[in-house]
Amino acid sequence: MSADRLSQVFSALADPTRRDMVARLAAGDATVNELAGPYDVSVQAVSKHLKVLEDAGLVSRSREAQRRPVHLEAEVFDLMTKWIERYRREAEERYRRLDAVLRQMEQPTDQHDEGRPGQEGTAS
Amino acid sequence: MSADRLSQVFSALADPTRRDMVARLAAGDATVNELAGPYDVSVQAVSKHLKVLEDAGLVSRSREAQRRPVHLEAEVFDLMTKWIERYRREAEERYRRLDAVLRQMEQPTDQHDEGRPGQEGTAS
DNA sequence: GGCGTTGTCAACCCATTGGTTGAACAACCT
DNA sequence: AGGTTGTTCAACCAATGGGTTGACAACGCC
Repeated sequence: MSADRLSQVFSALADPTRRDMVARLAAGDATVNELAGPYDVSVQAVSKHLKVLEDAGLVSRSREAQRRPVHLEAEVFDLMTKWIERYRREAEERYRRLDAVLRQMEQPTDQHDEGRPGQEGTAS
Repeated sequence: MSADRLSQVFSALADPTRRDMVARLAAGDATVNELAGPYDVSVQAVSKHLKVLEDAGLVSRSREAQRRPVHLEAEVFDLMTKWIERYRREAEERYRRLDAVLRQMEQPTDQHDEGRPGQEGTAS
C-alpha cells in the first residue's frame, strides 16, 4: 500500500473508467449512484474506483444525509503537470541542442569541432 | 493488449522505476545496460520496463551495432498535459463559479435572480 | 571460426487489480 | 420499530504486472 503520491495518481488515471469519472466530475460533484449510471458495472465496482481516486487525492467525499457527494480535487493535477513539464522541457531542450550540433556538423566548415555535448556519464 | 494511448502512457508512468528511467533519459540517450546500472533488478526486467515505455510511445530504440540506444520521445507528453490541463481548468473554473454563487447568496440583496450564474466577467 | 557482450524471448511465481455477489451499515421517512 | 435508499465491506475469481532464471539471437573482436 501507499506508494508515492505520483505513482498513485498516474496509476489511478491509467484506467479509462476512472478517467471518465474524473471528466464527469470536472463538470460538477456527483453521488456514487449518479456516477455509476453510465457504466454497466455494479455500484460496488464504482465505489472501489472512487476509493482509488480518493487515495490518490484526486477526489474527496463529503457527507450529505445518506449520500456521499464526490468532489474533484484540482490541486493534485499540479503534481503531475510539474513532473511532466520538467522532463518534457529537458528532452526538448536536449533535442534542440542536438539539432544545432547536427546542423553544425553538416556545415562544411573546416573548423574542427570537438564539442560533443552529449551524455558521457549518463548512467552512473 | 493495446489499450488506448492515454491509458498506456499513464500506466507506464505509474511505476517509479520507469519514471526514474524517463528522468534519466531526459538527460540523454542510454543503452539498456547503462539504464540497468542503478537498479538492483535484472537486465531482463529493465528490458521489460523499456518495452512498456516503448509501447506507450514514450521512448524509441534505434539500432547501433549490438546496442539499442534508448531515446526519450517528448511528444507523447503533450497528450497527457492536454488531458490534465483540460479537466483541471474545468474544475478550477467551476470552483470559481461556485465561489461566486456562494458569495452572491450571502449578499442579502433582493435583486431578482436572472438564472444562470454563468460567467459575468468575474475577473477575480 | 570461436568468444564475450548486449539485448530479447519464454516460462514460471506471486502480489495486485478489477470485477463479481451477498451481506452489512448508515441515514432518512413514516 | 420497520422499510427504503445509498454506500461500503468481505470473500472470492480471473487476469495482469513486475520480478525471476535460463536459453538464444545478433553483433564486434580477436
